[in-house]
Amino acid sequence: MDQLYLQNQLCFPLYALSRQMTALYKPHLKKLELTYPQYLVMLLLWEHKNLSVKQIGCELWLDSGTLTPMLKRMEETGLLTRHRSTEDERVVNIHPTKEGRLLQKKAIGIPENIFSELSISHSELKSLKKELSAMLKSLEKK
Amino acid sequence: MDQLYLQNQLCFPLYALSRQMTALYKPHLKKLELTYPQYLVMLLLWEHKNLSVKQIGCELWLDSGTLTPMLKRMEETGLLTRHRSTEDERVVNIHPTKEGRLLQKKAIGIPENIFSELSISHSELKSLKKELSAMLKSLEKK
DNA sequence: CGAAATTAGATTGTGCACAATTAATAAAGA
DNA sequence: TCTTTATTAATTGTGCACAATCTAATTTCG
Repeated sequence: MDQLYLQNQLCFPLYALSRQMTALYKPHLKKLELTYPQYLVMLLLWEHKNLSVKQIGCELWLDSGTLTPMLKRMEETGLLTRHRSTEDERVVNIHPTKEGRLLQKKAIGIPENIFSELSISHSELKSLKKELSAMLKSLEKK
Repeated sequence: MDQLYLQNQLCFPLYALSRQMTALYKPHLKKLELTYPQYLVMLLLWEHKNLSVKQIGCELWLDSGTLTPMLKRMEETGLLTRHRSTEDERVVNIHPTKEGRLLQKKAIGIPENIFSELSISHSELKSLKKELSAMLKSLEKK
């Protein structure tokens, strides 16, 4: 029965910490008028410049039910464009606009700022990220 | 600029893994007709039998905007009761019903089952939980 | 005591998340 | 070829999450 105590649950600190970390990003992202999931999309678009909805979904582990309305909101605020591919009309390609690309400048300091708010060393952070990434990857196929 | 690559983000694997872990619980919780946040509430009620909304919120790091409608749904499905305290009428006390308490029997195997689906050792799990809990605790004051 | 500050919960509005379904298109195979 | 199967997005509906605001009740303190 011990396993059914909240304090003995594996998953709860993961769930709570994830939300608190998002909350930590919030004041920084508010300056860019981005939510955390939108920030993740912009990270991808700053790096790749052209991705399909499907590709974004694969990277972020999100489906079209989440992405379609989110990308539409981001299109409305002028961060990106959505165009159905002519080669394969099932595909919708996402590009950052100029405004979207320029937003990267404002985002440069964010990771550093977040890190400074955490009472954790760089090496601890790195190993934690590695463990979580490995665990995430192990769930890939299911 | 490297810090702005998705793969170099600390927070992303936390965010993605948290959602995937919730997804892992889903088929198990479906048998009990619970969502993951509802399961967390039931864990608390199995242990304590009488908690205020405030206390549940403190434990789970959730506010009344999330809890009030969730607890109302759980009241409707007969898992718990909501009664305003007579001593302090600002307080709403939550009790599990008999049905709610009996649901614990069905939940007993869940932690074990989840663990068996993870390719991770008991000690790794324990240390990971410890790290995440410590990090969560360090964010407590903000 | 009595006004001001604090606290607990409810409400409203926005934005994810995701299951389930649908529609359109493309690819594969008999 | 033509039918079946798979793929990609969009849509619909439900349930969190949380900011902001509101109401009512309780504490605090001059």
